[in-house]
Amino acid sequence: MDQRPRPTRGRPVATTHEEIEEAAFRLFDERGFAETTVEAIAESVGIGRRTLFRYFDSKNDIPWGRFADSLDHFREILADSPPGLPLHESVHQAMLRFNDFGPHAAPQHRRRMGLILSTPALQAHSVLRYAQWRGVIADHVADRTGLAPGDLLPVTVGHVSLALALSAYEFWLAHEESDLLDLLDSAMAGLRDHLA
Amino acid sequence: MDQRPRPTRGRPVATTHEEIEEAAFRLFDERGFAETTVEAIAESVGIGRRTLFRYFDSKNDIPWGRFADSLDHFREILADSPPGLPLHESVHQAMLRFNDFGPHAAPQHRRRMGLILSTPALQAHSVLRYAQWRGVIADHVADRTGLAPGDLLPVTVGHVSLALALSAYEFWLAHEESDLLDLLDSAMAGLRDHLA
DNA sequence: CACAGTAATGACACTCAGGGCCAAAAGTCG
DNA sequence: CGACTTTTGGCCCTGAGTGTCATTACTGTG
Repeated sequence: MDQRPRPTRGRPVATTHEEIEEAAFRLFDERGFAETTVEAIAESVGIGRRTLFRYFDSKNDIPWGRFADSLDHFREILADSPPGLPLHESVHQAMLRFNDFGPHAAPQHRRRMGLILSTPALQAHSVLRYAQWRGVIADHVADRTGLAPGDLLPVTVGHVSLALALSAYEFWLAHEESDLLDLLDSAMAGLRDHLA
Repeated sequence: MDQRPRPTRGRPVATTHEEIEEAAFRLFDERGFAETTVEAIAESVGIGRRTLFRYFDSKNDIPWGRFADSLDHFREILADSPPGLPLHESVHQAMLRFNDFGPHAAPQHRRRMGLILSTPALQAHSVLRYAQWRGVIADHVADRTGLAPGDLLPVTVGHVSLALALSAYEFWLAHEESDLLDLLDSAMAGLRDHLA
């Protein structure tokens, strides 16, 4: 989102996205998302409310962190997939790799998704993010099939891939011990059986 | 949502959901959704702003009309499906019947979905509606398979069914002459091929 | 017909998200 | 030190949503 080399001119920044995110999550844990005002988050970071809105477009955007960056990563994964691979395989593999946070980042990822998927306002806001994610898939499918990104198949594969991912995520969050990657596999296998 | 026999006591109601919906759509068409204030809608109906919020929980709920009622209908359709039918068939048939608005209601339905799917705020809000719709499917799948409604397969079938429906809707709205029912069929067939 | 009971209405006031505007702050560079 | 640059944050406004409560407009009864 903001990978510019940071010109050293002008007044220095007062905070970072990460710092705001951290403070916000602390407050969300304490009082809940709806009960935490943007004012409180800003105060907790030590910045003005107005400044916080320059780092995040809305309160709903805070839990998503720098999502746009990871979208670029997703796009690369798909582009790098071997051209010989069947389409459904390359999409499937990309989904697995995209969601493969190491043991290091997994806890924060779980915290983030847990908050998002359990908070109505955030669930709602998420579709706008999901739409971008689906777009990346649709573009890839269109590219490999020669169809337009708006044609039925690319759009459908995008939607269905998201559907599988969300199923897996919901189960993962509900079951502490489960493995997200296994679940993605299972969800896809289940769908295949179901349709057969 | 509100099928009580209308007790004849007390002060009579000043309006109806339908009347508000109509006035709102007229204003949305004129100025756009975001540019139309709740105040303006209320004024156009001739009621107070506070009263409007007793009919609809939020501005975002207005375009959905009485969605809860149609959910009950969807539940009935699924419950009535022949027990012999394969699961994926009963879900598929139910989706077709649920989305089969006659030529009478189709234009208003198109208008409604067109507004929702082209307005970010409404797209976002819709997930909360979709979640209920998915729940109906998950319950049905759980019922027929003996699984719990929260298990992976029922949840997945719910998500994927929604995915197919949304793909079809997006294409339908983008192509005036297309047939929604055909598109639902095509989307499902496309997915089957894709996975095979 | 008056009067009690009932239920919806709408005015008022308040909180909070979001955004436009702009003067002040806090750096760097020559 | 002074010019330049960029971020900050204060001020103020709009609009959604909610609690409270007096008022309104009915119905049904004596």
